[in-house]
Amino acid sequence: MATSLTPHQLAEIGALLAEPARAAMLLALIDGTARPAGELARAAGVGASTASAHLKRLLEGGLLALQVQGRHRYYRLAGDEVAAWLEALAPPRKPAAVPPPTADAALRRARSCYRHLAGQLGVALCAQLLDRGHLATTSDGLVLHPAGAEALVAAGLDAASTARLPGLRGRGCVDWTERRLHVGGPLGVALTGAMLDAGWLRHAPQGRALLPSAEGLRRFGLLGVRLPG
Amino acid sequence: MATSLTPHQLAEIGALLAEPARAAMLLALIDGTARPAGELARAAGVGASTASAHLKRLLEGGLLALQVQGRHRYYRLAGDEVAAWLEALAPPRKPAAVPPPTADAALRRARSCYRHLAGQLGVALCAQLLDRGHLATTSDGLVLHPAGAEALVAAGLDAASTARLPGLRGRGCVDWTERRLHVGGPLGVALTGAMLDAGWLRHAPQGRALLPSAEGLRRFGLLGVRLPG
DNA sequence: ATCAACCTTCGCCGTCCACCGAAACGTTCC
DNA sequence: GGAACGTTTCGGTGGACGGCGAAGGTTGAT
Repeated sequence: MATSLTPHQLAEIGALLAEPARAAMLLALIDGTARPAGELARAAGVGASTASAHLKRLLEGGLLALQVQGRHRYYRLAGDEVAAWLEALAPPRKPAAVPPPTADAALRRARSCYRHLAGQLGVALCAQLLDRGHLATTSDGLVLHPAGAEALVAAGLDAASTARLPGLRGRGCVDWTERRLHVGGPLGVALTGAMLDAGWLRHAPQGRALLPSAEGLRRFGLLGVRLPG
Repeated sequence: MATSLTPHQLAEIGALLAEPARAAMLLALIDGTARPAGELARAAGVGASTASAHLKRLLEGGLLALQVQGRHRYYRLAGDEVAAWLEALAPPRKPAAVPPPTADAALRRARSCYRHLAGQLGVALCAQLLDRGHLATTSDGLVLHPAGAEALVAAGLDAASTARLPGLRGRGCVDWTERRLHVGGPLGVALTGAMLDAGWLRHAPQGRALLPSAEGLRRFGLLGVRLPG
């Protein structure tokens, strides 16, 4: 596959790591989070303009991936390969000590975001679906495999509405509090709707929080989805 | 143990990799060989003075180790950790395509070097003893464990003379043809002497070649030592 | 003792690049 | 529509460093 690395290619990777500011940014992202440019600038201890230049280089070097969302630009490691490199060089790593946005606990746990599920629950669901191969990232966005739909039905979602999910397009959406991906787009909206219909979740009387029912939490557990803590 | 790597430390490693000339040198050493400065300069495509400066930086950065031998200065990777880093970044690597010194086949296979065994056989023996934990590298040089002496006796060496080996100091000696370590110093001399006495090896009528007997090759095989090819 | 081989140190030049502040651009909120 | 915010682009300055050739030191050969 990848032919033996040339000295030039190895040097290019080295050069990207060679600046403390860039190294700090990469280490801040090693836990798989996606973070906006300003936050990475603070983590690296440099000005915004300097950070922007570094991020551009890391992006063009293929070490980072960019996701534009409103006026934020979220950066994350480009792939598992990159994460593996960094972990080989910097093995022991405590999970990110920074949950910067202060928010209501219920809101952090689960909320709606453009009518789809976000927060810890949404992030955990997305990660679990990806992990089991039920969800795939294509050039066209996120796609749910039929096997994934079957698993959802087995966990208790309505069969008829769930059957339509594999035809819908999902959009990876960076979570405001968790800095990780969850499922948005038409797929995310429909999936969340099915969960509301099944009574796994209900809207809080006011605000954007979504309240999982005890039964809902059990159903999520069947899918391997657990809330932290 | 090693506390989580700081951005500065990661950047330092990156900076050492960041120059194509240094990267080429490291890649040339990834197979575990030790090579003189001039050869590395040619491999990197730079002048001798430039190469010297690069090697100095790699040495001070802890990525390389130096072994002075006569008018040659042999550089090799500082440890398994460094090799692991490089392999993580540059996975597929063909074994070094360069056996530069042209020499008689018998001489390459086994010869005496300051009265100890060198050549492919000496290198293979040293590697095997290290691999099995029979030989240890201490700050004082190479030391044979009693268990190693027992293994040698089991393979057929004289018990009385072998028993004295763990008290002798060995010196790592870079092989002229193989560019790898073999056992020199008093330990190497005594070990080779025991093998000559046991008839595993005999001196060629002229020249420095050592000729292993058929029985000797079988005995080496008992120790896990095989010749390539 | 002299010479050649190997390697390092020194001095010089040119290039690359990290950093910041100011300004421009795009998005969101009021 | 305008203000506030997040981010990138531009311009300028200073330091770090890679490259080479020449000189110097050490080792081994004649």
